[in-house]
Amino acid sequence: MALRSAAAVAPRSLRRLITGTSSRTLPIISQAIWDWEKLESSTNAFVSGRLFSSTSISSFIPPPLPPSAQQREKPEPSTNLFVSGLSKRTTTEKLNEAFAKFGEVVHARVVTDRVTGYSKGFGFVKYATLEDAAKGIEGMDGKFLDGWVIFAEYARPRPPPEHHSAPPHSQRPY
DNA sequence: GTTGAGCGTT
Repeated sequence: MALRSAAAVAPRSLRRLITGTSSRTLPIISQAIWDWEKLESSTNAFVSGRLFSSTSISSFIPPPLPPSAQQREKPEPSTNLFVSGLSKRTTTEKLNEAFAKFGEVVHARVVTDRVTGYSKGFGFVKYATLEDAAKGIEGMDGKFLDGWVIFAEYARPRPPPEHHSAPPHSQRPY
């Protein structure tokens, strides 16, 4: 569909918006984008043309992103990739196969619901080297897999395993 | 048995 083709070439910040947009809500999004472009052009006129305005443009400019949000946009490089936007029909094998074209995949997994066994629509791909991982992102991020635009980025480090052995302040009876 | 935000069953 045209919407998904647009997603493949859209700036990263817009991709999720586009792929998560049904045709019902598209007019609303289009209106919002049109409004934003209008605002941007008026901002440019204000700056370069030295025009005066009674409205405060600065109130419309988004504040700088907090550190937590920046973390989301620029994850730490890793050999492990988080892949989202997967078709629910995409299997671990297909995932492995697609990413293996760009480097040595040592592990790949589509995450499935434990009880139903169905895909949750995302997965992980682990490459042998950081270089391969970077090539994997370059080669697969924003590309189609089983008809869906997928997103490949560095996976966040997994939470450390819970050691259930010795409590820090364990009291033992004498 | 999906049009969907997300960071995982060893």
